[in-house]
Formats: sequence, C-alpha cells, structure tokens
Amino acid sequence: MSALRSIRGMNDVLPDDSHRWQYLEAVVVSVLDSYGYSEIRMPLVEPTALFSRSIGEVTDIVEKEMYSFEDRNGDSLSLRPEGTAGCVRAAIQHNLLATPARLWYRGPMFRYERPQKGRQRQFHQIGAELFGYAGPDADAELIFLLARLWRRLGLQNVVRLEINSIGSLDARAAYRSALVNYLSAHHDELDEDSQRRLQSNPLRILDSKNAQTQGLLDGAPALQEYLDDESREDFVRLCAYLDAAGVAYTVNPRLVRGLDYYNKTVFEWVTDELGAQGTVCAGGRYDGLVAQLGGKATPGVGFAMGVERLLLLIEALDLFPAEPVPSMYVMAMGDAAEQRATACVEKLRDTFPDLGITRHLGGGSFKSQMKKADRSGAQLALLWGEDEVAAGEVTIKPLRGDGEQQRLPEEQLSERVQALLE
RNA sequence: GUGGCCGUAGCUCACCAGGUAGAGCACCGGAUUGUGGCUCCGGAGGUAGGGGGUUCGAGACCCCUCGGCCACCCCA
Repeated sequence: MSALRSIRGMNDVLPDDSHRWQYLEAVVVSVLDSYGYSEIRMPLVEPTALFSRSIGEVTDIVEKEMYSFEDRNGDSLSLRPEGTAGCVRAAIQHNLLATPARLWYRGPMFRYERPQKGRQRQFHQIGAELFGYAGPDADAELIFLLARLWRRLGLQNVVRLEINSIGSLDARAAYRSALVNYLSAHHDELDEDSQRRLQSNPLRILDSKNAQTQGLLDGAPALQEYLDDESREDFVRLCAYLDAAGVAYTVNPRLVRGLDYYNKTVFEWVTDELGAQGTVCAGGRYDGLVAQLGGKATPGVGFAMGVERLLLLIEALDLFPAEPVPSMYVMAMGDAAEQRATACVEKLRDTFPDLGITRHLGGGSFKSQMKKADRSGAQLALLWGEDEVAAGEVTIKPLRGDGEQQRLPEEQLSERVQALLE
C-alpha cells in the first residue's frame, strides 16, 4: 500500500522553515501593532455567496478556482480564496464599523490553481483593512506602513510600488464599454486569451503580456480620460503624500486588479527576483463593498501580502536572521546521574525561564552525547557521571571558544551559568 | 485549464549499446572502554515516484498516472 501524501499544492511547513515563518510574522505584526491595527480571526469556510457577491461572479477565482462544496444541510460553502470578503462580513456582523476600524488578519487561503513557484493551492496571506475613511490619507497610511515593513525586512531595494486609480464604479463602466468598443473593432489582432477576456473581464486585457496586444492598446482609449473628478483629485493628493514622504512609486496606467470590488486607488508591490509570480503585496480601495454585503455604506481600503512569496524573497536575498540554538546541552551517564541531571535541570529552568536548555535523551556513550551537544549549537555542556554524583558536583564545559571545562558543586551551578552566559 | 523540462539513498547528484545501482554530504559505530569540533576506518540506508507495455533482460525505450519546476493563464 502506498503512503498517503499531502494534497497537491498544499504544503507542510517543516521545522527548518517554521522559524522563518515566525520571524516574518513577528516583524509584520510588530509594524501593524505600531500603526494601531488589531487582529481579527475569521473562519476558513464561508457561504459561497459571500465570495461570488464580493469578488465577482465572472472572475476566475469564483468561476474556476474556489473549493466549494455542499455541507450536510445542502448549503453551498467555500474555502476562502482571499481575506477581505470575510473580514468585511465579520465587521458588519459584529458592528465593528460604527466607528473607523483598523483590522488585520492572517492565515491560509485556498485557490485551485496549477502549482508553481510562489503559487500554491493553500497559501497564506497577511492582510489589513482600514474602514471608515474615504480620503487618500488612508490609502497613504497603508502604503507608508508597507514601505516601513519592507525596510524592516531589508527588502526596500528589491520591491517597487506601482499605483493607479481605476475610478468610481460608474467611470469604470463607461471606460469599460469604450475599451470594448475599440478592441472589438480590432478583434482579430488580439491574442487568444484577450479575445476571451473581451467577454469576461475586458479591463484585464490592459495588463496582457502579449506584445502585439500591448501595441494595440497604445491606440486604445485611456482609463485616465474617463476618471471622475473626485477619483482624479484623490489620486493627485495620494501622489502628493507619497512624494512628501519620499516613498518611491511609478504610476502604471494599465494596472487593474482582478477582483471586482476595487475602486479608485489600486496598488501593487512587485519584485523581479521571483519570476512570473512577482507580486508580493497588493491592495486598493473598495468603497462600495460594505454596502454591497449588506452593511451601512462605509468606505474601505486594504491590502494583502503573500507570505510564501515574501519568504522566497527573503530567502533569495539571504536576509533571514540566524536560527535560534539552545544555550545549554545536558548529558548524563548511568541511572543515578540521569536522576540528578534531570532534577538539576528543572531547577535551572526555574532560575532561567528563558534559557534554551536541551536535555540529552536516549543515553549512549559520553562521546556520542558530546557529539550531539556540539551539533545542537549550544554554548555550554553540562555533564553528570558517576564521579559527579558521588561528589555532589557537576561538570560544566564551554563548547565554543577556548574556555576550560571544570567541575563544581551543584549549589554553585546557577551562579556559574549566569557568569558564563554574560 | 494549456505547453515544455524533470522525478535514482534523508540531501545534492553520477552511472546508462538496455545486462537487476554508486559518490559526496548527513546519519550510526570504532580508532579515543568519561568528552564534541579535525583525521582515519567501518556500517546502515534504494521495490530507481507508482502502474502497465516492449525485451531473454528496463532506472534507462513506449504508454498511463502521481508529483516537482518553468512559462502561459490567474494572482498574493
């Protein structure tokens, strides 16, 4: 019988990697904290309708990438493909929007896609949502927060910001039909994918990778010309905030997002280090979403970052801090010594609650125990054998540097450890 | 969903006119019967992703399948 394995595109995070996840998460959380954002935890499963209504019926995510199923009641449920919809749903449900709110979330998201580097079926996002502010100062806050995060992670030079305004829903609809008009006249010159998108999601043609299609777009009506006044003014003000703060960006007039709920400001942080899946964080404004999901009309802006992609980036640039190693490794030989060692170590843990102490288990020769001590990376080795037990002593040996090992009465152990670790 | 490349020990890889597998690292043990890091010696570890076919004989060739990578697509 063949061994069971994890589902394609859904990976285990092994001990070597989990330290890296913890590092990234800790830095992100500390920046979010410092801007006054609070964590919210939503279920992984929501009513399917939540996603089709918010992300959009005809988007790829809803049409062919969701893990949807019927529960035993016959209700259609889906594994969340993204976090914003659930966050908005929760905020409405628990009346979090009566006053402005700063929220963040993290966790796995699920999309049935072909796995590739930087893209898996269960992937993780950390996102933030800012509710109740319609002005570009709110957009700017999120971008500043992210710029600060990249600096904290050492990524400021490998990640670049692209921004755009896609206008109000009305402006977008007007532009959309103008674009469809223009492109329909050139239908045969479009690549196959873009011909399909002409029906399903015409705005996505703007960021087609096909050279001929891009050439065609040079003569197409421009989104900016259709922007409503308010969107245009807000965008100018956002750019002014960024300029004043010295946050570099490029305006990408062809940047659109794949989810229907966005309006006005959209932005992406992109890197060239990761190949095709180079978008590491993306977001935008969604002023209509709360009302659309049944809440009182409330403006919102947010972003989500891809944890695996950021991890890949930090790894590629070798920016992870050194992995934690224990401070001490404790060995013993013989029953009596095992007892003494265990008792003393537990006392040591009382005295030094934060110290990393690895107790050797499983016996073996001193030689093999010492080898394990060395490989653990510990600074100090503690050792009990027959001689030590008989004398009420313990051997303490520095593993790094050139200090000599010594034997001392057990009562002096704490003091000595203190001194050696300073 | 589409196209291409790939899948041999825990890891990185080799062998290959098709003649039933090998190295380095890691691991375990010994040289040093109470002491690591260096060195030397030895050991364990593989149904060659899985299944089927061609063949006297297949890890090598063919098909299917699973998985990985790259690009498209999609998006974080």
